[in-house]
Order: sequence, then C-alpha cells, then structure tokens
Amino acid sequence: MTLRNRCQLCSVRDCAPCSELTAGTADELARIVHRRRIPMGQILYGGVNQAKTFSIIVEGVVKLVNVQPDGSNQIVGLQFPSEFVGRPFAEGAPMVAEAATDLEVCAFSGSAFETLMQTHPDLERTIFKRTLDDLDTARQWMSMIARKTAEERVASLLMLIARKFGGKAEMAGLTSGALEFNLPLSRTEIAECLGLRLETVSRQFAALKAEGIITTGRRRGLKVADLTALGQRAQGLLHA
Amino acid sequence: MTLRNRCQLCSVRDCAPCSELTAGTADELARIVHRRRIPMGQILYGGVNQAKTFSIIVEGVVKLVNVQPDGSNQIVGLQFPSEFVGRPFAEGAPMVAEAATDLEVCAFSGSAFETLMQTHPDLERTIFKRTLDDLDTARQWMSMIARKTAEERVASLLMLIARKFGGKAEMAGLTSGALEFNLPLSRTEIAECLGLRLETVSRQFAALKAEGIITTGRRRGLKVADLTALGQRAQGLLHA
DNA sequence: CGATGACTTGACTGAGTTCAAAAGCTGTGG
DNA sequence: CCACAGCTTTTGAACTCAGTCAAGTCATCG
Repeated sequence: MTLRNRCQLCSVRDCAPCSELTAGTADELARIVHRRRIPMGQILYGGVNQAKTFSIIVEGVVKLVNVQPDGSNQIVGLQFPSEFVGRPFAEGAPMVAEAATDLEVCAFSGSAFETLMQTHPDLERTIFKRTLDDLDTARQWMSMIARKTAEERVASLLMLIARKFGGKAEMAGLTSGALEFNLPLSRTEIAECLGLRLETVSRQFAALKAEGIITTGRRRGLKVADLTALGQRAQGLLHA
Repeated sequence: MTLRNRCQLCSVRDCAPCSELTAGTADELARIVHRRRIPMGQILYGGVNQAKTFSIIVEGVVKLVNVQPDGSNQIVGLQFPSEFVGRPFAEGAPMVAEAATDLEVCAFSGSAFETLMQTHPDLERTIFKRTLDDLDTARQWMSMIARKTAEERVASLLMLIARKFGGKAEMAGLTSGALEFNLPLSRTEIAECLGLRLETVSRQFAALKAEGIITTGRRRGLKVADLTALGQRAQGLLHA
C-alpha cells in the first residue's frame, strides 16, 4: 500500500498500462518498479550488450530507431508519456529505443517483468492490447510515408505532436486557437521520422511559416497559429 | 481426437500457431474451427458490417489494405500460409484484410476464439508473440519504403515472395540456382505494397529482365534466374 | 569572441510521377 | 477459328517534387 502511494500521485496514472490492472497485479508491479531519470540520448533497449528492460514513460519522448545497413537511421515509432516501451520475448531486438528528450520513467528489469506477465494474465493482456495498438499505428505511419507529400508529412507530424504535447497545456485552444510548445525532436530526427532529408523538412517549415500557420521560436520552440489550417495540410490525422 | 486427425495431415501443421499449443488447447481449437475455401478478392475482416473472424492461412496470400481518404490503397502487410489473420480486441478495424489469391483457411468465429483466448493463456501467448513479430515486420517495411529506391524495393519484395513461395518447391535451388513461381500480386498491388506507381514497377521489372536477373512468363509467372544478383539489388533482406 | 553544432537558403539534378498511347492476355460469341 | 471487348501490362515523353551539394546564418558555450 505504501508502495502504491507514489502511483496515486503519478501524472500518467489513469492512462498508463498500470491503470488497467487489478489491484493485486498493480501491487506486484509496484514492488519491482524503479523510478528513473534518463538523460537524452540514452538507449532504453536494443543495441549491443543491452540488458533487457521494460519501461513506462512518465515524462518525455522515446524514439524507436531502425539502423540501416548503410548507416542511415529510420525512426519507426515515437512513444509518449503513459506508453509502454520494450520488446517482450526477444533476445536481440532489431530496433533501438533511445531517449529523444530527458525522461522520467518507471523501469522494470526484463526477467522480473516477464515473470510477472507469465503469472498475471491481466498484465499480459494489457501489454498485448498496447502492442496491437502499436501495430495499427505503425501501419498508418507506413501509409503516410508511402503516399503523402513532404508538406503533408511535416504537417501530420506537427499535428501529432501538438495533440500529444500542446494538448495538456491548453486543451481549450485545441480546436481552433493557438498552441505553443517545444518540439521533442531536432530537424534531423523529424526528417528520419518522415523519410525525408533535413533540408526538405526545413523548407516545409519555412513554407508553413510563410503562410502564417506556424512560428518557430528560439531553440525548439514552436507556435501553431492556425491549428485548423495545419490539419488541412496534413490531409488526414494519425493516431499515436 | 478424430477432430485433430485432420490437423495431422495439415500442410502448415508445424509452423502454424496451433503447433505451439498444448494438446488440450489444440483440441479445443479444433472443436471450433471451420475449414474454408475463400475466393480471391473476398474480405476476411474489416470494412463495413463485417462479422469479426480470425483465420489461419493454409494456402494462399492475404493482403492488409489501408484505404486512404483520397481513395488510394496502401498495402501494409502480406500474410502467407501458416500465419494468423485477425485483429483481436477491436470493434472497427482500421485495416481491411482481403484475399490476394484464392485461399484455404482455418476460420474461427470472433467470439468463440476470443473466449478461448481468455481461458487458455498459451493461445493468447502464441498470438501475442505473432503480433510482436508482425510489429517488427511492419517497422522494417516502413524503413524500406522510407529509404530505398524503386529498384531496391521491387527486388526486396521479389526476394520476400521468392523465399516464401519458391522456397517450398525448390529448397535446393534457394542459395544460387533458378526459381520459378507465380506472383500472388498484380503490378498494381505490388505498387501499392511499395509506395510506387504501377508504371514504375513495370519499368523496374523491365530493367531486371534486361539484366537477365528475372524472366516473366504468361499471366503472373516469374522466373528468378539469378537469386544472388536479385538479393544484391535488394540491399538487405526483409523478414516476413 | 571565436568555435562548434543546428538550422536555413540557394541552385541544380534526377528519380519517380503523370499523362497518353500501344501492346498482350483472356474470355465470349458468331 | 477469328473478331472483338475488357482487362493488365508495357513503353514513351514531359514534368515535378524532393534530393544533393554548397554556402550562409544563427545559437550556445567554453
């Protein structure tokens, strides 16, 4: 019970996987959790000689990177607060999960978590459902990359991030008004997400600025002046 | 036991999900299965007013199609014999699964199968693992579409199909020799898989023919004359 | 302040799209 | 058996969007 007290105050307590568990399972989970701060750039799983771990993101963004034989990186997924990060039942993961920003996570050792999944079907079921959602998301992204123009891709990603990030700060403004936040990704990373070159991304930002739809601030600051217009450029929204 | 006799003769018996189950669960599954022949073009799940069903492919190929708002189709996955087709825990599926060729499947009603998953953890675990594999596959495809050239994409898809299809006919020739089979997809469908136009696909076929790497026969016949060369054009192989 | 790294801008190129027409297959009916 | 319709596939030619290469600007920090 004392263990779960911390969870009562958790900022993602009602959307994270743990919220879908029975009280008993949640207690067991709380017993093996390690709350951690992780600096930008650190690997969560994958790569060489990396001990298997699972995490639930409390704060920050994780990028799933596929390193190509030619050395280029493709970002194949982004994980936001409340989402589960890890690849159960795999020895050598083909992807690398890396902190795109500084993180706050609930981390679990691979063996402890997998054991708990074996004995608690509700935990396994929850992670299974999240995996199915991730699969739908990955396939939507694939469609986007395959068919959309550079402008549509950039607008789509900005809309996605705006909904995840700006959303919590200014829910009221989500439908029409302005929205301001810091991008969790560099231009290079945005390009790696969208299957574009960073110069192309930069030009699309310039075009959106010229149309008065966005403004860029210092560092990674972004202000979306016209969310509706941005949504139109995106030609259909992505979930996750 | 009589029920499971049919399974003893099944062509995918040692790679399908059912092979990973305990005898008891396999018996339960056999009790609710319907062996079906499905004509090319029929929808397995998704779309409007479609009763939820799950299938294991015995023969043929299923394409997972994402219908875009603008009417174009993106194929986001292919499923081959022994693979599981279905989307558990979803009301309205965002994708449509359609028979790319005539099929032979083991079909299960949605409710019966999901009930069985609830009560038999080994079944749920097996499908969970397949889903994780599908997720890895989807992400690899995404990388391919985002970064590879038209030639590399076409070669990659042909290699994938060659391994799945030609493989069973001529295992011996897989490493170096020639390989002949019928493509399960039209030019249009290949284009929809790869994020290309059908004209571009046709031109890449022409180029591969000119180099003596492949020959096309009547209908959808394809002969891979130089598997090694085709693999080189693919610049890295895809699984599934 | 000069150095380093992230971003922007410009000019040119080229792979893939687009539009259009021709060529192959398959099946049907006289 | 041929002629014709309805397909899919191939080929051609012009165009365009995004990639490439190369400067140039801006921000942050020792």
